[in-house]
Amino acid sequence: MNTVLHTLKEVKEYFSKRDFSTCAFDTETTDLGYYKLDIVGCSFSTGEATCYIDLWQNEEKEPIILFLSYLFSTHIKSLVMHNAPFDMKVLHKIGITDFTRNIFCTMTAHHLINENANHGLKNLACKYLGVETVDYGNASICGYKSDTFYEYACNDAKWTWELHKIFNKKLFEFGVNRLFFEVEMPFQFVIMDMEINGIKINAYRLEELRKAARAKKLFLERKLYEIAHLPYSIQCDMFTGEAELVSKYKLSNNTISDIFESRGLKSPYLTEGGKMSTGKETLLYLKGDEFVDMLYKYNIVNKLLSSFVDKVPNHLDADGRVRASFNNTGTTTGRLSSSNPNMQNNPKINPELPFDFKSIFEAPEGKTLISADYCGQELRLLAIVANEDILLNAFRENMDPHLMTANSVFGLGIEPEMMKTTHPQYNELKDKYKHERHIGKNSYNFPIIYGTTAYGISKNTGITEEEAQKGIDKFFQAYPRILSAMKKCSDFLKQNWHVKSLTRRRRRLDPNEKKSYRQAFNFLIQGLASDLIRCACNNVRKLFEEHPEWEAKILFIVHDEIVFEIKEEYVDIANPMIKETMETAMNLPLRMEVELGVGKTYSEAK
DNA sequence: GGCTGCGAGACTCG
DNA sequence: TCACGAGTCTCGCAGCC
Repeated sequence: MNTVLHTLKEVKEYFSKRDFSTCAFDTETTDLGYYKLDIVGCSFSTGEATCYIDLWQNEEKEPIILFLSYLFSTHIKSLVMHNAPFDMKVLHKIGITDFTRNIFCTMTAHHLINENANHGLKNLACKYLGVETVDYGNASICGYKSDTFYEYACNDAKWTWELHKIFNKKLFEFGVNRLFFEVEMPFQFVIMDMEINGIKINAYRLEELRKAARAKKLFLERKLYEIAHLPYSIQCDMFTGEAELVSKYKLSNNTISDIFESRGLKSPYLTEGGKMSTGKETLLYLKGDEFVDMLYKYNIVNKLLSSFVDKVPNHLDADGRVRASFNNTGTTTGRLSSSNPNMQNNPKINPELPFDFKSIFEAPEGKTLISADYCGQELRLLAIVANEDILLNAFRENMDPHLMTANSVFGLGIEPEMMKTTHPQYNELKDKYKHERHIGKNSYNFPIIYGTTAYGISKNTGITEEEAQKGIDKFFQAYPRILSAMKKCSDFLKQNWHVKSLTRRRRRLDPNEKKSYRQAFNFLIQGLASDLIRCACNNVRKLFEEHPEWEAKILFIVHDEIVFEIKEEYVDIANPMIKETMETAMNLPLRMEVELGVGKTYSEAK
């Protein structure tokens, strides 16, 4: 039964008569971002009883929240939520920070049950509960005090409750219960932290960078229009006074194709539509032409401005920090994704145009940033997944895996002992075979994790397909267990229509598609990597709780990297502890080495 | 003529 | 057919008022 509660008296009476020690919980808010959101109301459900507490423009909002705070810290022992980090973030925002760690996120549960499906609450209610398709439209349009809105809010909690009963059974059936309860649920708190924390922006440096990049863009733009004989004028913006190039011609792909043709330039690379490609591949192929070289640089600075520099203000909160969203269920492999803004694709310094975007992220006064990176993470996990002794031992003895691959593929005849990074002649050899090592790394070691073919290697390196195939054969001769692991993975996929990572995470794929076999093997590594970083974050979070004096915060994750902020004076004490915690986050046959960088800005810490 | 939604193509990252 | 996983921007086109 649905009950709507408006006053403190009603709330107190309602909860005194019922047992809500285990319940589903959902919040309604005015906004999604932590800094701007305000609570409108919240609903609780135990299946039998469901209520909505209306807090919108409620005179008793404060005392009701105080009562809820008491309820959360003393009575509620287990909480079920759909997209738990969001509701926990709302609790935090209204000052409720003491609540149970025993949580169940139905969204993440469903992602483990079927990573390919839609995880929206309404969609799941239709699919699993037989609820008829309901369309509340934008319920908030009806007003936060309408019956439609109350019903909508109650249903969210009720459906979440019913779904958790179904999903809980399935998690055990699929054997992912430990992954869910011991890794995924603690990790929800890490996501909550990251979305609350955000990262500080240095507004002055951002503005300097913007000015410099704009000036460079305008300079390159003028040159391009002049070379292509396109008419333009330079005008000043009415409000900012900044100079801009104005022309009825735009440097779109079509225009660029036409300019290429007029200059007699032809690219062998075509788009799917059969047109001449104007992408990086083409520009590198046509390198040497004045227009092409200028365009190459223009594209870099244009991308930097339009996708990054100019977008930062849109995401900047009043306290000078940027808070991104992190999606735990957005990828099929288990990786986390980030948006608004995406903190996982911030540009590195491009040697062609050295703008340092990462320098705009900084630590606040008295604090410093730490970037902790798993070095050679995927290759180490490949060795573990394939149980390839040669590669495992190589890592254990600090050998250079890229030089080893080069040695096998090109038959360099280097003694194993000399490929140890500690050997006195190692650096000399690394330098001597720089080119071969580069190919070993970028054409064999990494591409093989992606399931590349001779055709792929040939296309990327320029060698013939036959040569590439010989290289691949030699690679697999050197690491025979990798080949058998790939075969085992393919056989399993053929029989079961899914594969399982070491953490028992699943990926369902169609064995009738050729691509599936590459995706399956890559998943074993990428999926494991995603759970390793989860475990690392969970353990580091515990470490930070044990040391409140550090005032340490987890800011964001970039797949194999965690970025922290910490009080300056504790960096030396904390660093070895963070390193140890991350390297031993999972019980693996190989230590996952971590490299730490420290700096006032993200750029320095990298 | 102007607005909106969508897909293609391009770029960013691990 | 041919290298895994993401997010976001701009452009051009189709459809609508």
